[in-house]
Amino acid sequence: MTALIDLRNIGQYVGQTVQVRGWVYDRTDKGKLQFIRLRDGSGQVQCVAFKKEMAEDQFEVARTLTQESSVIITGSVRADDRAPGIPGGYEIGIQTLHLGQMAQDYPITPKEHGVEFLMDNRHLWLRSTRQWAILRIRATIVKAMRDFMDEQGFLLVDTPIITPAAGEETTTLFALDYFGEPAYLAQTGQLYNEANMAAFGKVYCFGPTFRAEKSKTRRHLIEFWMLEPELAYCSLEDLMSLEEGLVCYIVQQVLAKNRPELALIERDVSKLEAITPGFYRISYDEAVDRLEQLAAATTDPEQQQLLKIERGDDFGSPHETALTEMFDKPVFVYHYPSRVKAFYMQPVAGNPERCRSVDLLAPEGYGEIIGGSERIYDHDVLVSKLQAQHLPVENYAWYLDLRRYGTVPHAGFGQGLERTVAWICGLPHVRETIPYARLLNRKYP
RNA sequence: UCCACAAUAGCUCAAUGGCAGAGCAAUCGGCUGUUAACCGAUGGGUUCCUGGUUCGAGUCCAGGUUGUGGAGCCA
Repeated sequence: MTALIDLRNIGQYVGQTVQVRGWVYDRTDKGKLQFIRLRDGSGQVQCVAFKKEMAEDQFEVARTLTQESSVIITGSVRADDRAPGIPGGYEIGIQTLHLGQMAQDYPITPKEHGVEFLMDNRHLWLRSTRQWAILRIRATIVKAMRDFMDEQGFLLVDTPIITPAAGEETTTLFALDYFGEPAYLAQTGQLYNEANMAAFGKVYCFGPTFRAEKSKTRRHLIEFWMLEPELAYCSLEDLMSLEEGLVCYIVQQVLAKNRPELALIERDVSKLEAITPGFYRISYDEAVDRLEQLAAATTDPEQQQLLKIERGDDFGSPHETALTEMFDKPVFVYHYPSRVKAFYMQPVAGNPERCRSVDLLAPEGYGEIIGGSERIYDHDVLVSKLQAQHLPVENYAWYLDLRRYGTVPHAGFGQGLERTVAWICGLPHVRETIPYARLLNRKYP
């Protein structure tokens, strides 16, 4: 009886005859001996075709197989340290080989390619080992996020993608024609989360969000996925503890499940193993102090210019990078200036210039992966904030209702999935963290 | 939107203002242990577009297009 196997489990079948169905990743031609690197989506294995051991017509197929041709192979599994693969160390001695299709002119070769070419061929690039590994880690991270929230007693409550009004700023919204009425793609589920929080206590939403920002950087996507929890009776300090637990859990899960993938992408796992509880916590004003000290200690005038910051302004990318490089673990920066943050953030008692917000900056220069805050729960304070930002109060009638019927102190945050994946995988750009990146200049394929 | 850089074979890149080139991929041949194999052969070009300077432009100039890196904004 021939077992149909997933290549990731090949170690269980040494000495047995198995069938694998997949695609040719690469082939090395040695004449009467052919090494066929086969992938099946779960792993890769070296299949060896000897002319003498096969039907002549089937060996001829093996001898001429092209990259990404589809094949079904049966053969015997043996352990061999020389054999590459995922996992490595096993190979299949081919007995029969059936061709599905002989692929012609597959564009992605085993050599180097440029970014634009690879992104144009993203639908095929996904088959490459490195991309395969990254997206498997992404899946682990998504599951870890959801498992952690579920285990902490949060309920998944979905928020709408089509919305009637802005969550934050109208300039970054994608507008739709909703049967003749304007509508927008959601930039955040947060306002709905607050309604759901009052119904279920602890909730989260997880889904795609859309921002029409003209941002062209290594950390921005037009369409990105966000985990957004919202908790009743929650302080900023409670929120930081939750975020710390979540991030540690995510990293632990990736380390537990994706060691082979981390090795394939050559991630320094010691940096991930250092992600344990005890994240640093500094206020915005302390962060500004540190940046000023760093700038003063720098002799490079260009670096000094980059690190220059006016107290009360938001951090730029160089500031975040510099801050994260001061710490070997993620760092919380709390109490940002109110004027650089969203209208719904609770002012600090006795210091309305600062708000009860907190960003979590990932180490190694990655910067913000989570942003959160206590929300304003007083009806009149919220109305005055809306008016101060010239937002149409009438659009927020239902949101203001939440402050009229049993309002409570509450808090929540949003964690960017792709930035988290980029950090954990050690990637220089978020475009490889999502199967089909939507960027300022790209919506194909 | 701003700043910098780039665009040459399917891909990655060379080419002092003077014959358009290499490696890989493809095709054909050789090889029983390859790890991005190796060896031999073959085919492959609107040098991003428009205009200009010049005896002569892939190369210099002007404008445009596209891309990459960075800034701003944010998760």
